[in-house]
Amino acid sequence: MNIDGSLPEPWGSIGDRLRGRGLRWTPQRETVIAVLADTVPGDHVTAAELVERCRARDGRTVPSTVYRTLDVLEDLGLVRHGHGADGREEYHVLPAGEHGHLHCSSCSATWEITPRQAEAVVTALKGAGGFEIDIGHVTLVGRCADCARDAPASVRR
Amino acid sequence: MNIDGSLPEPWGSIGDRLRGRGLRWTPQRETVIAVLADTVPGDHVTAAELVERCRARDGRTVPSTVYRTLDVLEDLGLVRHGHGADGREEYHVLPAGEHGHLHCSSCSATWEITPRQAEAVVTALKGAGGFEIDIGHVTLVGRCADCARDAPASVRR
DNA sequence: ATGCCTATTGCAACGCATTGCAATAAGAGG
DNA sequence: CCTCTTATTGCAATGCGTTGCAATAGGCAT
Repeated sequence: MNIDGSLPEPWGSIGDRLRGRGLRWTPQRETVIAVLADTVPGDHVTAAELVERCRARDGRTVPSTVYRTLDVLEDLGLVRHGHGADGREEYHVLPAGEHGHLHCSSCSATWEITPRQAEAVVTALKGAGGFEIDIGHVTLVGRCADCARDAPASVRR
Repeated sequence: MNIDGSLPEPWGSIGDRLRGRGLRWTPQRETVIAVLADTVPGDHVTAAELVERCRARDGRTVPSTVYRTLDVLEDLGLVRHGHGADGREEYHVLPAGEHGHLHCSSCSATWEITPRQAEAVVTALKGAGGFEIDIGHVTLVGRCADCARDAPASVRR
């Protein structure tokens, strides 16, 4: 937050953007925005984690309000939700560019997808039927190069 | 099921396979197997749907037992679980080959991934870092060729 | 400052999925 | 057929996420 107590953009102007759409600026939404403004841009957090952080700022925070606020912010393009390897929700704050994840079901590690990998996958699907994948929406599961080398043919989940 | 009341393979021999591993053949598992044997091989069903079908056969069926049985069957390779576009669990019965799904967030349709698309994605990731994707584990979300043509640049979720 | 319209909230209930634990029952061995 | 080991079950509780509804409260217009 800035020295005068205001939030850095784009968070500071959200009140106006909401009102401009006939929506409202409420204390509950202010709490969610404050939490989001505290996260590293491009970072990702689970929905449950965001609820928890809101409760830390305001003990009266109720989950459904947070989830609904996140929906609204998603419409404004300020966050994007996706699903982790286990299907749970996670939010990308201020998403920029192709941002996604790979999860190795063998060693349980998760990585960011590199621009090169994203490009490769997007192009592959685009070329084979024209599907435009939103690579950030789901975590791609499989085995990393290391694990694949160690146990080439075993069955996994 | 066969005319003598037995189940077609591989379902009929599951009791033996379980016992061979030191596991047990129980009435509850029999119910789950009967339900699975009734589904089209290669088909996919949500976990909740399977629980429901089990309840139809045996009203005393309890969810946790079904989920645990599915875990065991997954170890045997008879089913594979994945996550739909909304993150919910879905099971592929008797999975064969690369089997996955694409979901269009614009028109909400879902398709099977074609062998050609699967091949393209697998190869793309393999080539860009060596990651071996399990393409059946998650439903890939994005926009189908038709929707992409209609609204090329809009923001979606 | 007041009133009105309706977006938003809080609550309660529901659905899906998982987990710990004590009681039950497979099934192998004698 | 009986015993013993322990895999499995059922239950209850927990966590995540969504939804319907009545009450509340933004905020625009007067």
